[in-house]
Order: sequence, then structure tokens, then C-alpha cells
Amino acid sequence: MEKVLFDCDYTTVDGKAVIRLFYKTKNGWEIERDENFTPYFYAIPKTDASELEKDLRGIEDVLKASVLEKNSVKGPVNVVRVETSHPAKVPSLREFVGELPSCATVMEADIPFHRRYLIDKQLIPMQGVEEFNPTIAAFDIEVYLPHGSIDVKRDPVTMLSYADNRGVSKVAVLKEKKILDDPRVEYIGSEKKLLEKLGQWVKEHDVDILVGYNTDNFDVPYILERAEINKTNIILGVDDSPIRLKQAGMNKESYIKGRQHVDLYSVVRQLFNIPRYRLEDVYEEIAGKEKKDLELDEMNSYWASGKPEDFQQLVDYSISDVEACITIANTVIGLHYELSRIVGQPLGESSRMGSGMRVEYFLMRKAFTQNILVPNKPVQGVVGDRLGNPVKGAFVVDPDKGIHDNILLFDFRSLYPSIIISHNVDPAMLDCDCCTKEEANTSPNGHRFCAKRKGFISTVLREIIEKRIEIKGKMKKEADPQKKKIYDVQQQALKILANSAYGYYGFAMARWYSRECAASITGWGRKYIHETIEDAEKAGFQVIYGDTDSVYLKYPKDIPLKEIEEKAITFMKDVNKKLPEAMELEFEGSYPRGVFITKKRYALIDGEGKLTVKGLETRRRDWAEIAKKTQEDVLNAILKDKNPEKAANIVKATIERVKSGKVPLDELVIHTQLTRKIGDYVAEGPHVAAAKKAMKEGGQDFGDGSMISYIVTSRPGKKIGDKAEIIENVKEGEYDSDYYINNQILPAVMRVLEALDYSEDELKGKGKQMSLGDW
DNA sequence: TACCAGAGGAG
DNA sequence: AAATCCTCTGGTA
Repeated sequence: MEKVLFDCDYTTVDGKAVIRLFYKTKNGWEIERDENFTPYFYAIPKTDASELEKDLRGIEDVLKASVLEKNSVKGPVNVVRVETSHPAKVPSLREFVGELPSCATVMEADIPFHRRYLIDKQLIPMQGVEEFNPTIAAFDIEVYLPHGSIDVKRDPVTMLSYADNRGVSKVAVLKEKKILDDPRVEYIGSEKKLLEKLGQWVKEHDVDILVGYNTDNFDVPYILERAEINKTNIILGVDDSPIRLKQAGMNKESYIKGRQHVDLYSVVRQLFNIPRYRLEDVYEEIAGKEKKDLELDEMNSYWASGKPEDFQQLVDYSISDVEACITIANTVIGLHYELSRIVGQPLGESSRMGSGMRVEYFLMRKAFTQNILVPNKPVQGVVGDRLGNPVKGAFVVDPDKGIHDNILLFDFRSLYPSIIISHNVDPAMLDCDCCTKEEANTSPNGHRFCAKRKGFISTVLREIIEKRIEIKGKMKKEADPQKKKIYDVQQQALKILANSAYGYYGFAMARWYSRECAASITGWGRKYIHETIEDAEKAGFQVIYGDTDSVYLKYPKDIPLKEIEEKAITFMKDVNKKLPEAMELEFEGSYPRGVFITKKRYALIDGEGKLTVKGLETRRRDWAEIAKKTQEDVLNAILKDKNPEKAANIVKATIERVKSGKVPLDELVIHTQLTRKIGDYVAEGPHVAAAKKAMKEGGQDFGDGSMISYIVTSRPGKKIGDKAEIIENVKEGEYDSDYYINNQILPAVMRVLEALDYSEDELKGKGKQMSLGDW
């Protein structure tokens, strides 16, 4: 690999767009230019393409108009390719062309120019980047906040920290005089110079990928505002351009030319399923250990005091943040190199895409190679119609509530992707003329898909799945752990893409949206799970539970486990014989014991004694830790120790502890997210009430998306909301014991204990004694 | 008691 | 800017 493509954009020279490609080579950055790529789109004729072509000739801004054939959903069509000189001219020109009497519509006029270039030239960013061993650096700012609130106009940046994957860690501070002997600290008297340090460091260390945590929405906007106040620029681009901030819906995105900026916050939110996404939470999830943390008032007093020991705390904290970012980057960046390659767009852009956009750019790239016309993005009214017309989803079995022993779990491997490729589920294959009713793949809801040709989307999905199998095979054989890791990341990326295909068909903003496809996929899914349940029952199994693509079974008679397993294998083989070739029911494992509460809420213990909990409070972030922990202990007592008495004692002891008033607030805090602006709530729950109070009294600002961490206090009030206060405003011990006993611990544990009634023989009558009154 | 809004999980 | 199904709480009438 001679060079790696990092970025693509265009500049304007004499009114003409010039593409720039940013390559990293062994000798540094190289910018290649292409002056010969012109913006274009397709005009679709009402009737005759040559008539439309004639109408287009001589129109101002039309450089060239030529008839050519493209493949549409309805088959080959003649279209007119319209070229113009500059991307900025496209919006007005496409409107004008679209209004011509001979023109039905325009297509592919809504693809950003630099992305269009990468697609048309089939260039792949990040190809071979691993061999280059790129320099990844993290940055972070601290602001001294003596006023308790943050005001970018008033409060300067006091610290700027930096760490990279070469072992450099340092921090620039807004203090003139040396305080510490720590060689990592640079003392800088002016904020202007402090801000400029970022650009100097990035250049000095020749950073390839700059990362941060929530840098899009905090650090970069803050730095840019402070830079403006200080009349300076934040030069980070390899062409010496400043970092650029873009409004993207509700959020901001920031981009650097050439070297790529990745905000790990958005990356991590997609990749990990954890209750909270603060930097320390994510670091703990990855590293398995806690990160140094400081409270806001500690930070303020340490900065104000200026004592060496206090200042050292600040330095350590600030550096621990950027070092944590490097740890996170090291674990997630490989997958994002791969996603950038699959999506075919620069890392900075692909890392900020959701699943829908990723699928779309992947499909657009494939469509180009097959001369397929890319459908337009839907207009607002169409999006509204799609949203107002949801697609029926999966089937969930009402569980046989209570305790069960010797449970077997089966599930369909990649159910939805395998349905798509097995039945050729593709918008272009819908209701074809070439197949009779009998010949076509007819979905349970009556949609017919061609059985003679193969759809473009169903085919690329098949290729993805086959590629993944091939890579997994190579991965297994590979001995070198580093190469193994790369294969693993490749197969993960393909899995992510394949699993997004169904969601994409039902995504209201999708170009290739297809209600018929989405409904057919879930329709087939429901059919297969229903048939599997029937077959299991016919084979003598009891179906305890099932959801979408999984079934939990048990054999009701008391026969040896070995015989049950044999019957299970026979059942599975029979099911698989009937299934299309790409589909497969797999045996996932067995569980000695489980308790099923309701749909999507149950717990299982495996052969090693490991507890799996689904949907119950233990798994929810909007329940207090004390309720979650007690529920988990009770589940273990029942499923692992088979000892309901122990469960009862756990609950009694916890309640005593709560009553004593000595439970730390950490175990009582409830985390609930604001999912809209505070003024937009019709119903005011406790978290909203707590947030409102804190905003009124403390001058804090909780916007859309903020996590509210509150305590139900012992303060007077009728509603729970009256007693709810954000944790920062509550003293230890100031909590409402009755609330935590009656509304947190008891509901959580009783849900589990009440299920015991279903197997009284095992409980030897003890279940009956455990009612709410006994406590 | 019945109903709604809201949150967050499962697959 | 991927989808739907589902349970449960707190507030209100």
C-alpha cells in the first residue's frame, strides 16, 4: 500500500469545482486534484428522452445533455444526463429542469458532490490504513466554572489536554507560573495561545485521526467561540484550514480536512448498550476499571486554590480523560475503518452515520456499478405518510409464567437477512410480469417476488452474508492474532450491515424504502416462528416462550436429559429440512432453570450458574440500584440456590437497611432521560419535576436528551414528583424509605416471587407464605 | 378504576 | 434520521 485515502472534498477555481483527494503517504500528506469531474444528474423524460434532450440544449448552466440508458425499478429506461459546472448550481438547475414540460422528474440530483465522486470512481477510503499504523490523538478542554453555570462568552478555556497512541500525554494550562514539576504540563499565560496549542500539537505529532468525547457538541463549538473572542483560528486541516462546524439536525458535527475527526461519544452510543454514556461509564465498560473522576466543585476549588497538590489532581484528571479516549479509540476504531471502507465514505462522515445512511451509501455504490438509477430521497409529505403507516412486526408468545427446569433454546440464525435472500425480497422484484401466481415467491401477506431474476438488494445482501462466512472461515484458520483481529472486525462490520437491511426497508427516509418488502419480511418471520412452535408441540415439547426468532422449549415428561436432547436434535433437523437453504434453526443452548414473568421479561441460569436477565428491573436504568441488586439476589437465590427462604431473608434484610436511613444515595438514584424539551411535556413525571426544580433554583440547564439522576427525598409532597430532586441537591440519608420499599424494592422482587406459585411442589408450600403483608 | 404519556427494554 | 412489540410507572379524571 503506497497511500491511504483519508478525505475528499472540492474547492472552486475560476468558478469550476475541483475535487481534492487527501492521501496519507509514507512521506506525509499529499493532496491530489481532479478538475475533470463535473456535477451531473438525470432528467427522466415524460415520454421521449431525445425530445427532453433537445429542450435541455442551450439552457444556461447546462454544460452537456446526453441520452443514455439506466436501470430503474421498472426496468431499463432512457434518461438524459445533465451536466453543469459547479455543485452550487445544481439546486436551481434541477428545479428548472424538473419543471420542463417534457421532463417527468430529476434523479440523483441530491447526492453531495464529493460523495458522488467517491462512488463514481469507486474509491475506497481507509484502504490499508492498518498497515500505516496511523497516529491517533485525543483532545479535551476544561473550563473553570466559579459561577456554577457555564457561559461561553464569559468563561475561558483553562486547560487543554492531549494524548496519543504513541505514548505522549500532556496538558496546557491557563496559568503563567509553574506550579508543579510534572513535565507533562505546559504553562501558558494567554487563552489565545492555549487554544492555538491544539493546532500546534496536531501538526507537531502529525496526527492522522483526532478523537474526543462529545467534541462535536461541546469541545469544538466551545473552542471555536473562544477562538473568535480571542481573534484567532483553530487550524487543524492538513491544508491549514480551520476545523469546521456543521449543524446536522439537532446536533452539531465537526470536520477537519484530511486527517479525520471522530467523536467517540456517537460511536460508543451505537456500539455499546450500557445504562449511561459518560466517559467514565464507557471507560469502565471497556477497561474493566474505574477512571479518575472529579466533581465539579472539586475542580473549581482546585483551580482556585492553585496549591501544587490540588493542581496535580486537576492535571491527572484532565490527562486521564484523554488517555481514556485513546483506550476507547483503540477498541472501536478498527471496526470504523471497516465501516468507512464498506460505506465508501471518509471515516469522519461514516462514523457519524446511522444504520440507515450506512446502508444507503453502500447500496448507492453498488447501484452505480450496475447502472441502476438511485431513487430520490422522499419528500416531506411522503415521509409523513410512511411514518403514519407502520409495518406490522414480529410475533411474541405469551410465556408460560413461572419456574421451569431443563429449558432448551433454539433460534433462527439471522432471521430477517435470511428471509430476504431466500425469498428474493426486493422492491424491484415486486409483482413482476414474468412469474405466475404459483411461480412467484408469495409472502404470507400476499406480496409476490420474482422467482426468475434476482433483485439487486437481495443479491448484494447475499454477497455480504457469503463474504462474512468466508471471512469467519479465514479468521478461524488464522494464527496471527493481529490478522485474526482484522478478520473479526471485518465480519462484525458485515454483520452490522446485514442486520440493518430489514430496518432500512422500513426506514421512512430511505431511498429504497419498501413497505411491501418490510411487511413481507416480518410476515414470513411470523410464519416461520409459528410453524416452528407447531412442530415443537407435535414433537412432544412444551413451548414456554418465544420472541421473533427464538423459542424456549422443555420436555414435559420426566425422562433422561440425554433422551430429551436426542428428541431436540430430531425436531431441529426436521424443521431445517423444510426451510429454504439460506435459513437455519440453531440450538443455542440449554438452561437448568428459568423463571418467566411476562413477554420480554424473564431470567435464566445456565449450567455454570451464570444468570441471564431479560427485561426485568435488574436490566433497566430507570430503577434504583438497591431494587435492581435485590431483585438479582432474589433471582440467584431461587434459580441457582433453589432456596426461597434465602430470597425472603435477602428482601427482609434490604428493607431493614432502607428503614435505617443509612443507604447511600448511590444505591437510590434513579436515572431517567429527558426525551424532549422540558416545556414540551404534557405529563410531568418525577424526573421532569426534578429537572424543573434544579433549573429554577440552581440555574442549571437540562436540554433535550439530558439524563436526570434523581432521588425521591423525604421532603413533604403529595406527588412523587414533589419529592424528587436531582442527586446533587440531596444530602445523604435524606430519602423517602416508604417510596424505596413500596415503589422500588417490593414491586421488583414480588414480580419474581409471585411466579413461584406456579411450582409449589418444589417450593414445599413456602411460596404461599410470602406475601406483601409479611414484610 | 380506567386511561394516557412516557421511558426503556427485547429481538 | 433502521424497524415493531411490549411492560410498567406516575399522574389525572
